[in-house]
Amino acid sequence: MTTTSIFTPVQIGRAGEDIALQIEAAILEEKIPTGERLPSERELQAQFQCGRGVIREAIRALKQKGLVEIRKGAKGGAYIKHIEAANVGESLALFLKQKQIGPGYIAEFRESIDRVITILAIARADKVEKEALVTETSKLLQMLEGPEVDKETLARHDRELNIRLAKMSKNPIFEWVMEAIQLGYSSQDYALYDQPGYRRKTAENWHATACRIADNDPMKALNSIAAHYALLQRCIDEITEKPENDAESNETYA
Amino acid sequence: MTTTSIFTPVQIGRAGEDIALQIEAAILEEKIPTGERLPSERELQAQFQCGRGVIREAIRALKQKGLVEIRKGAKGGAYIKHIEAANVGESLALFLKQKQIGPGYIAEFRESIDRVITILAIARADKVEKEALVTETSKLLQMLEGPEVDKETLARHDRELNIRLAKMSKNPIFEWVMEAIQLGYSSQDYALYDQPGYRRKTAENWHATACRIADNDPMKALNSIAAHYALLQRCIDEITEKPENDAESNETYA
DNA sequence: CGGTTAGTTTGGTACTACCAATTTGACAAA
DNA sequence: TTTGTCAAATTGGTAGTACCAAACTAACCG
Repeated sequence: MTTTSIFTPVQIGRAGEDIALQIEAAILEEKIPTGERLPSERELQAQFQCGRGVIREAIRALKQKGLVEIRKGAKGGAYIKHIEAANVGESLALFLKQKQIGPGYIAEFRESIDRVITILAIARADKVEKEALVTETSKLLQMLEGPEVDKETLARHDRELNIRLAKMSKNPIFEWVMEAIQLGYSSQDYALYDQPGYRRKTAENWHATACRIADNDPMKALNSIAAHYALLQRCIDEITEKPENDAESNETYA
Repeated sequence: MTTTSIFTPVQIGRAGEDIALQIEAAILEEKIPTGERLPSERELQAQFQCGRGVIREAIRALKQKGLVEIRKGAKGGAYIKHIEAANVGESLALFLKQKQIGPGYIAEFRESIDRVITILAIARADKVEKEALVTETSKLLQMLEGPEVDKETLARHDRELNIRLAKMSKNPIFEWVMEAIQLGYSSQDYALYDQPGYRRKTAENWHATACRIADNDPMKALNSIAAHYALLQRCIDEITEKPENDAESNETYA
């Protein structure tokens, strides 16, 4: 009778969960197209026959999952949006942080991913992309020539190189994994750019890898990658041998 | 003893976000140890000087992130818990689902992960673990002998084998990635168990892989893995009989 | 001693009221 | 007509109250 009744009222416990699941399902089944918005909280409250707080909590859950973006004011509401890698990356970051996963494990994982990505990139990326990668690595080298070398800039450039390479694999999952790792736990990577000796070696290694990718030489490219992570591992070992930091301290909770 | 709270009241907009971040930070810095619980909603309401709804939404966000587990009743509340792979896996599943990632990409990613895991497992797992893996794959074969072959049971067993193998890599990240993939998008794997012809081949392949891992023969183990995914790819191709599977994905993720 | 029951704690829900941000549109001024 | 301004409507954000439901506690009764 009404076109607005794709949702059904709830009567049992955990209404909030149920509502969130219903809306989520509606979004994933594309009953509400991306870019459109959900009914307002007060409308949903009427449709679900529940309090507004429940609706708010449900929408909040969707927001946290990255399914919707919430805007205020007239014409505001919960707009369905594309999920970004950042959302999953954040979850991954939390996971790694709470599990106290050491940098060695991260490096090992990253190396394995990098190796596969490199092989795929050589096989699938076109000449333009490969040459662009070489150009970008050259820029990284040139940055080191300049007098003032900003560590943040170097790290950002390094991240962008990783993402660019991942895109060249033509498999979106690798691209996502790379973005998630970058977002989640790339801090130990910056360590490579802390010490001037490693800094240059790392940049040169990036350039060498890019050139070997452009030359369609997978074996040598893998050698470069291995060298990169050997460098990183050495760096990690040196850092973790340093004295204890102040990580554990005041536990003043009642 | 309401003297020194580790939380500070907020006055600007987005109080809910702010509170959630404060509590999350407190949890991650282990100011509240795992297993303990946050103050009750009403206490937090007093500490933060805000409405209870705000507190509820903040705690709800933490629950969605998997940081806390909420229990009702006296002695209830938000208990800090360990993040499980399921939380991240759910995010990944949403991501894959909304991005419409095809099974071919998933299979490719899984194969690359499987290869690395296998190498690591051969190098790091002890003899007991390897033999247990062989035993489990034998069970899978025996299942096929029986008359009633429940597809769900086979699939579950297959999942457990994957997780077991991932654990043997001794790198928790691979273990997590495997769990996430299993949770997120393992449905096309079941396709292998749909058709009787593939069913037996897959089980035999699992057994062969396990034996070669137990024999510490990485090259042959990798061959088995490759065979497994060749089988899977063939199955996928048969199912999606109209594949114009070239990269139409150039505009889906930007 | 053991089972039952009442009370307390705490999350779950409903409802109301008001604030803040944003869009829309009416209306006045140039 | 065009443009600037302001009021109204829409909608999320917050505060507060009240009550229900679940779960633990402890007193009470057999």
